[in-house]
Amino acid sequence: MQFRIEKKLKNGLGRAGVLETAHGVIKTPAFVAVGTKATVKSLNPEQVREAGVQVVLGNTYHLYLQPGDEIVKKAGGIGKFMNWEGPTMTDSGGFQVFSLGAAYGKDISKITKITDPSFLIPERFDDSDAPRLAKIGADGVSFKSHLDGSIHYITPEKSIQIQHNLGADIIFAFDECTSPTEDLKYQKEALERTHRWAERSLNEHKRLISERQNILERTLGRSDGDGQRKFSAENSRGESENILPEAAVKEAPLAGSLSPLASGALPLGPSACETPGDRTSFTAALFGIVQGGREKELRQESARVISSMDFDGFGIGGSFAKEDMSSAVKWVNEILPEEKPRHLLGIGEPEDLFMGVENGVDLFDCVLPTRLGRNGTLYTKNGKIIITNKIFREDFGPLDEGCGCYVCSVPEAPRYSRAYIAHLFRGKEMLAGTLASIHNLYFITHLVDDIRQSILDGNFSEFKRSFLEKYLI
RNA sequence: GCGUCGGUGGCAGAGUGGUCAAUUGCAACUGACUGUAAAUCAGUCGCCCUUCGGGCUACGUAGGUUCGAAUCCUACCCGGCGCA
Repeated sequence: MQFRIEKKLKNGLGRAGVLETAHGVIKTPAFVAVGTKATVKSLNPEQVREAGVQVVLGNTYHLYLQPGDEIVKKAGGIGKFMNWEGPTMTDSGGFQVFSLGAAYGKDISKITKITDPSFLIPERFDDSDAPRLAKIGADGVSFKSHLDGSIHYITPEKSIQIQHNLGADIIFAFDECTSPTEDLKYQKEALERTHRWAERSLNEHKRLISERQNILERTLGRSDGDGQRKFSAENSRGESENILPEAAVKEAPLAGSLSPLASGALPLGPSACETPGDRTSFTAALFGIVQGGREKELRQESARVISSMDFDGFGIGGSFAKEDMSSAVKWVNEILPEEKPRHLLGIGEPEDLFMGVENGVDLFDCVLPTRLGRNGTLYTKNGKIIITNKIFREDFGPLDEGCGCYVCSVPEAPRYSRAYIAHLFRGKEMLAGTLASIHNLYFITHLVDDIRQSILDGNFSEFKRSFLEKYLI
């Protein structure tokens, strides 16, 4: 993986750049579509690509439980498995420590409005009143499967091992996404834990890479080029568990280095993924995750500690109060090394995207476009609409006037109207969620693309103002 | 015509003397959703008053019994089924 910055904002930390992976180029800032279980819900990869998505993010916890990371590995990695030819990422399962732990069964989410009375009241978590599916143990987290109740202990090492099996281009360190309702003492403990886990994640990542390199070198007798080709030709996949995946043999780039495959390759070109085995951990980049809640000192400390480690990039995690988000991101990005990419985890409302970019974020992922879509809320340039509202029953206009997505603008007149989409939702038709997700994904990915372009064109501020003044009615 | 069963809020369908403006589901209306436990969840859903709460009108229609009726009785109207 290689990252280079093309242009920076004059005021602020924002930048436009290019991130090259073994499976294609990501123009940043970029919006990453969430495909937790190796599928962007309700969409096939062609629809995802057509919506403008450059990267898809899967989830370690979910794929480990189902179908199992070994199966994904056998399939040739998450991209091959799900038929997504572009770059992929996997989250470490750190978010599930929160969503299935402190937040389980409660009205706490990734973003809390500070007006919420329960916010900032430190809760005592006795497990009797709210059973958790995730409990933090001595050196990892015990998960009780939400699928069948089975117990699984995930350590940082385990998370990295799973992620290597899943074979994404960018993977994340195992962290603890803390609840904003935890008190300062807990936040400190959790942060130290996340830092220890970061180091262990990194060590395991390096260990796995060198282990495979050793196997490679032994197998090849330290030869290069030619020998590799021979080896590659002589072995077909699946013969032995110890055999190296083919692309590893072909390329064998080190983590953090640029694969020759990537240079000049189109993001989704047919050559991006030639064989089932060509997706390996050799090309994986590991991102460390900064936590620290809403405390400036903790955020800054975390940024310093995590950036002192040899990560390829960084994630910014945590459950925020909406009001705290921009300052937290800024504190962190002022410290993180400029030359490495930063991913703001789980963030994705339009106003948040502007905020993130302005404060130096290169990558975003968020479930909102697809989840809101499936639940009947659609993005428009004039704000979100709930398509099942009465007023849209006979509205035969497009979801969003002027939108270029498949749903809104099939060549000329024919396209799906608000009335039709509303009808699909009322009828509980599957197509409703699909069309709504296509539209929302297109809206968000293109918004981020437009933000990127505005940086390149030097008119970010104007674009931000003109967009938000319409959007935030 | 006789017999029989039944008529409950937009629909389906509970309730069968007081705790019933009436369980529940659907529909309808509104809202929520930020590294997906989510094609999910929540609220409203007879009318009026300002929330607590109070008032009014309601369980086919009209009477009646009772302190009190959606619930019991009588007549009528309507529907299903059976027999003529």
